Amino acid sequence: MDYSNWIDRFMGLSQLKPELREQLVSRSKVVTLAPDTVIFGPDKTPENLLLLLEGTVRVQQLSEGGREIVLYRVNAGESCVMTTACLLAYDDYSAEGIAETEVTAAAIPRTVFEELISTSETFRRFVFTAYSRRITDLFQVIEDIAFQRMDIRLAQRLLELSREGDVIKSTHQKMAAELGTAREVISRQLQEFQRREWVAQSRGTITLLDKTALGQLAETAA
Amino acid sequence: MDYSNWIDRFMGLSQLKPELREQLVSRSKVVTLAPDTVIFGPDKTPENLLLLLEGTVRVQQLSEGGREIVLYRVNAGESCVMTTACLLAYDDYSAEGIAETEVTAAAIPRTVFEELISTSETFRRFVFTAYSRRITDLFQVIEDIAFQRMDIRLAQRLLELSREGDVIKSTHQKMAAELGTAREVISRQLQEFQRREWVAQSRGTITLLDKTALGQLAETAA
DNA sequence: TCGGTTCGGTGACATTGTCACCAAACGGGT
DNA sequence: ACCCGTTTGGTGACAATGTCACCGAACCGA
Repeated sequence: MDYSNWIDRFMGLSQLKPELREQLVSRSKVVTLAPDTVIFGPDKTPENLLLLLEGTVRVQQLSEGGREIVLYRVNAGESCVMTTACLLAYDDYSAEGIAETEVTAAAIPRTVFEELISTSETFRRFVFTAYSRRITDLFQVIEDIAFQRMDIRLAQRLLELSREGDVIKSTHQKMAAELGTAREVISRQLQEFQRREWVAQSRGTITLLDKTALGQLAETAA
Repeated sequence: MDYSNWIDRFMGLSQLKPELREQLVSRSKVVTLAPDTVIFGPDKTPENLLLLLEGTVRVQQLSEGGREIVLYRVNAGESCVMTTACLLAYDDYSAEGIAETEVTAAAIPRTVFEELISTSETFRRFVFTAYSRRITDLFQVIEDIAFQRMDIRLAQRLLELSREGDVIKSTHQKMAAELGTAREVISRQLQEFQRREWVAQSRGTITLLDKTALGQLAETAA
C-alpha cells in the first residue's frame, strides 16, 4: 500500500498549502502497530500525534474496581486527540488507547505538530475540530449511559460492531465493557434477543440474524 | 472591582509576553452577564471566547425526553472551552451553557483568539490544556455515572455545592438534573440522609448538618 | 487425557428508574 | 384574608439494572 499521499485521506487537511503538505509528509513517518498495542495510557505517554490511516483505536476508561467502559473509537481518517492532549498537557489519565486492529498511522512528532499549529490556520482548524467533535461525542455517551435503556444501547452497539459482516467476535464480558455494565446483564439481554431470533450465539461469537429488527429497536432511541 | 489586570487571574497566561498581554487586554472587553443568561446552546452560538473572572457557568446536556444532566461547571479563572469549540467548529450541540450566578468574564473576539493562537506558544498551551482538562473531566463523569452508587454521588455533589456555607438552595428536581437521575431517587436518598441527621430539608433548601459523615460516604468512592 | 482457565447461565437479592398518584407549601390576584 | 393554580416533595407498586455466589460446559495447553 502506498501511503505517500496520506494527507488526502484527511478532509480537513486537503486545503493545506503545498509547502506545508510536503513538510508534514517528510517530517512525519508512517508507522504500523500490532493489534492490542497500548498507544497511550496511565503509564504511557505517546511521543507522536497519530493520524489514523487504517484500523481503529479503542479508547476506554479503567475504573478502580477493575471495571471498564469504552469511551469511543478512532477510525481511519481521524486523529487521535488524546495523543494531542498527552503531548501538550502533562496530566495523567485513567483512560487508555489500544489498537483494536492492526493500525497504520502517520506519526507526527511534537515539534512538527507545534510548528504547524502556529503556522497553519488549516491545520489548527483540523485539530480543534477533532477536539470539539470528541467532546460532543462524549456528551452523547453521557446521555446514553444516563438515560438510555440497556436493550437499546446493546442493539445499537451490536449494529455498530458488525459494520462488515454479521458476525461479531466478542465475549459477553467484552460487550459488558463496551457499555459499562455487568456481564450478567449482557447475557440476559442477548438471551432475550436470541429468543426473538434476532441473534445467534456461540462461545465467543454473536451472529446477527435480523438486523432490521435490531435496527428498529435501536431507533426507539428517538 | 478593577479588572484591568485580569490576565493575572489565569495561571497559564502569566507567562504571556508583555506586548501580547497588552494586545489581549486592549482588544477584549470585560462583560457582565446576569444569572441564567444562556451563553451557548442548541440555538445560540457565542461570538466570543469567554475567560471567567467571577461567577460560574453550568454546562448541561438536554435529552429528548426533557431530562437533563449537569456535565461540568466552569469556575472563575477558567476558560469555557465550549465557546472555543463553537467559534472554531460549526457543529450543533445538544449541550448548553448557562450563567449560574452573575458572571464577569473577559470576552475575546474570534479574530484576536485566532491571532493569539498562531502567535503565542503560551496562549496555545493555555487553550489546549483547558481542552484536555475538560475531556478528562468528562471521562470522570462517565465513570461516575456508569459505576458509582447514587448515595455516594449525591453526597459528593452536596459537598461540592456547599463550598460557601452549609445551605444549598435547590429543589429535588434540580439535584436530580445534577446527577442525571429521577427526582424520586433524590427524594429517597435525601430522606435517608435526613434520617441519619446528616442533612435537614425544607422546601427548596437542603442544609448540611454533618459534612464529616457525608465526606466519609463520599470517600467510599476510592 | 488431565487439569486449569475462560466463558456463559442462573437464582436471589439490592439498587435504581418509572409511573401514577397525592398532599402540603407557595405565590399571585382579588 | 381567601381562592386557586403551580411547584415541591412524598409514596407505593412495579420494572429494569446491578451485584453476588455459584455452577457447568467449552476450551486449551501440557
